[in-house]
Amino acid sequence: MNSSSISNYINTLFPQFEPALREKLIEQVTIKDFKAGEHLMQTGQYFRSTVLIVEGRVKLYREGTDGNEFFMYYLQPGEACALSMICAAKQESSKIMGKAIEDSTILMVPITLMDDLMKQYPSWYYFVMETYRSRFEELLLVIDSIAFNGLDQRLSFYLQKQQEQLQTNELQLTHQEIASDLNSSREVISRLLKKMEQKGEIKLYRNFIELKK
Amino acid sequence: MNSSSISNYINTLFPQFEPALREKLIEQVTIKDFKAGEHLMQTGQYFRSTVLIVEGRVKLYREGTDGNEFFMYYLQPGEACALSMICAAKQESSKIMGKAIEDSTILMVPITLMDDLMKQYPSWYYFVMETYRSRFEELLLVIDSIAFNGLDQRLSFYLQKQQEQLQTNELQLTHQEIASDLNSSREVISRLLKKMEQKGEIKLYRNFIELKK
DNA sequence: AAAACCTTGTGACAAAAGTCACCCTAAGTC
DNA sequence: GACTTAGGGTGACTTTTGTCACAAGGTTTT
Repeated sequence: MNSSSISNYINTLFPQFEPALREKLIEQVTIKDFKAGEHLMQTGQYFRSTVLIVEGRVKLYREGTDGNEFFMYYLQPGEACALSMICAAKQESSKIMGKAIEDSTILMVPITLMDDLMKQYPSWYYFVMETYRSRFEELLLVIDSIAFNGLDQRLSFYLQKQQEQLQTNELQLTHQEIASDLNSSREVISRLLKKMEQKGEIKLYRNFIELKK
Repeated sequence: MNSSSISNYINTLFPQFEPALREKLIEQVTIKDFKAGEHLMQTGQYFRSTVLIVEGRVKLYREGTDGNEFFMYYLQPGEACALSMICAAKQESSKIMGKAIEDSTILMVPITLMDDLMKQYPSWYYFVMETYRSRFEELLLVIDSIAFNGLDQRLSFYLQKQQEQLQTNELQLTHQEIASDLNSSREVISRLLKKMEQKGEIKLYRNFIELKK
């Protein structure tokens, strides 16, 4: 499966990269599979590679000191983990946790390659910059939602993000999962969801939630 | 004052830049002064330059939809505004607000220069990467503090940050200022400060707070 | 000195969120 | 069919945070 699937992934997911860059990556990256539910990166772990997602879907969490997990955003095929770039560049340890929610595949670009790629390939440089930019903005949105909004609005925002990401109106989520993603408790989420149902915004079922509109 | 003070700032605050880069910057940057209290950047404004702080101190806020301001972090001489780099690179608008809390001076590096600088000067490239990295980490700490902690711990964290930044144990802050930085209300902050005083962690005076330890 | 204003303190109350206890029901297992 | 488990509903209560009203000292203005 190896080199042929690697070139397949790179050519289809990163068409904006110039051919020479794609060839270089195909030579140098390693590929790794994760089963749904597995952790890709642990808080405190050191990166030796920059991570590109090519298959599946990964949830990124910030971990609190007491074991809490706070959901920040999704990574999907064609995207890179911004922190793995930053940390890899500086050999620092990761402060976040990534979990595969589907069977997922990543490509790992050795950090030793980063400086060269940045200098030689404008399309890589732009890709990296765009990754930083979009993740930075994403973090700012996360800050907005917890700094300015109550739990009810955060819940709406959360459901909306799920909908956009998973491209479906029927979210397969338990109240417990939502609660821990938002660092709240199940009862509170259940009550807020009930309110949203009464307003006609959603419809609740066992194990899934249907979003109206 | 112009070109001589510019070269002065660049040579003293950015000694890690190679000489050729310093010369190039000295030729190309423009300098701008702000009085204490003035706004450097407004939410929604477009950047045409990357901003380097060379004098004074700037507070960066995230702005909420209803006019709230949420304090994120400080910028001080020798540091760059990460968002101005990102937005300048992509010609996007700023979503944050910067306020000078002392009389401040900034250098503005035209965005048209950015790509060249990144390619030609490794020290610039590392400076930019380090700026992204440190601001990213800063944002993650901000998220930690609001996602996992109560207002009491956020207040402690806030006072500690002020102490580190301003290098003093006597913080000249009113309860009202703290409250709006933390997006809370004055009475609540007053009460929490009283509790901290009773625990002996701080001592309260009119218009300033003394930190013990 | 009087007036106006700013900073802080405080009690009473309201709203939001977290916790505890317990229930019911659907789905799966033996 | 009996049993177990996971998901969800609900009421009562507590804690945290926000809001309102008002008082008491300072400081500045006039």
